[in-house]
Amino acid sequence: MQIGELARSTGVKIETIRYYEREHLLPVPQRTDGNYRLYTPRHVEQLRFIRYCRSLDMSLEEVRLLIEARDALAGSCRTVNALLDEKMAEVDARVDELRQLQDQLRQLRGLCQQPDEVKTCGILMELNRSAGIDKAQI
Amino acid sequence: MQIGELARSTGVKIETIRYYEREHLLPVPQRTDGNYRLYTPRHVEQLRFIRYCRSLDMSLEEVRLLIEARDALAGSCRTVNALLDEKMAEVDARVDELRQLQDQLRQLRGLCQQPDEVKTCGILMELNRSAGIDKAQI
DNA sequence: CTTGACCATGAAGCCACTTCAGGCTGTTCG
DNA sequence: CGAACAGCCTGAAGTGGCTTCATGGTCAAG
Ligand SMILES: [Zn+2]
Ligand SMILES: [Zn+2]
Ligand SMILES: [Zn+2]
Ligand SMILES: [Zn+2]
Repeated sequence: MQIGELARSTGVKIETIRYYEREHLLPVPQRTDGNYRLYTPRHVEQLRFIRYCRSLDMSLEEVRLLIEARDALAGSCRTVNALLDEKMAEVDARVDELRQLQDQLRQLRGLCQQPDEVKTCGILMELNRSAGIDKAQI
Repeated sequence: MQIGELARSTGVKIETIRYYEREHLLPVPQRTDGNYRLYTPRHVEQLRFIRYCRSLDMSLEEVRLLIEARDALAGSCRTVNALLDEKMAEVDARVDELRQLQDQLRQLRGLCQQPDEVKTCGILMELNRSAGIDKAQI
């Protein structure tokens, strides 16, 4: 199968596929006489694996580690567990951050109920205040 | 005050300050005879404003809009409200995404309680399964 | 034999910075 | 006066994970 079909059957853009190849995440495919890339079902699987890991917010570097672990013939999966634990901690932390952000944004938004003049807008006044700007001194 | 002191008093890296200048977010400062940048309290305020907006997850483009609105002598603050509403929607959506991610990660992590051999690791098996790879066919 | 779909490459763009290389400025100490 | 050292300057390139662009080759249908 050539690159267009691989792209269609996985929902991954052609350019992204070529990018993964450059990054050594996808095995180098064979070529036709006309220099077209030729993919096998193995490539489809590998590409799906990558995208599933990406959907779990793994970086490409982490995907590389997971592929390595997956293809290892022996050894412990401790690194895989550690990777997931770290990722979970990261996500938890990010959720906390975003929830604080939600509060801040809601509060700020509440300072201007209906669109008014910029000079008296509670939002802009608060933005300036939070930045430590006293209107009088400008 | 020169750039090092501005950096110290705002907690913003020197390179970032120069970057903001290149991006027209900070007014061009005067220079000494030795070509050193010379900042005023006005710059401190503007920089703090930018960083506060950034802490609210605004993009630099959005910060530019907010600065423009703030410095406008007249006009309605409707664009400011719209900007905040959009940002809140974005954050809400992202939180939902991350919560689903948390569930997925927790579930995946549960498949391997203690570090074992990679060949029998529930996590790696599930990663392959989710990517549609049947071990038998490899 | 031309049209049009498909594919190729390398370079550049995106965001918000950070890092690096190589060189000037300005103060202080001997 | 000279050397050491902190501080500043510029322009270019790197980061991640792609996307977009410019330009040109390949191949089947009509
Ligand atoms: Zn390599
Ligand atoms: Zn308002
Ligand atoms: Zn400009
Ligand atoms: Zn395991």
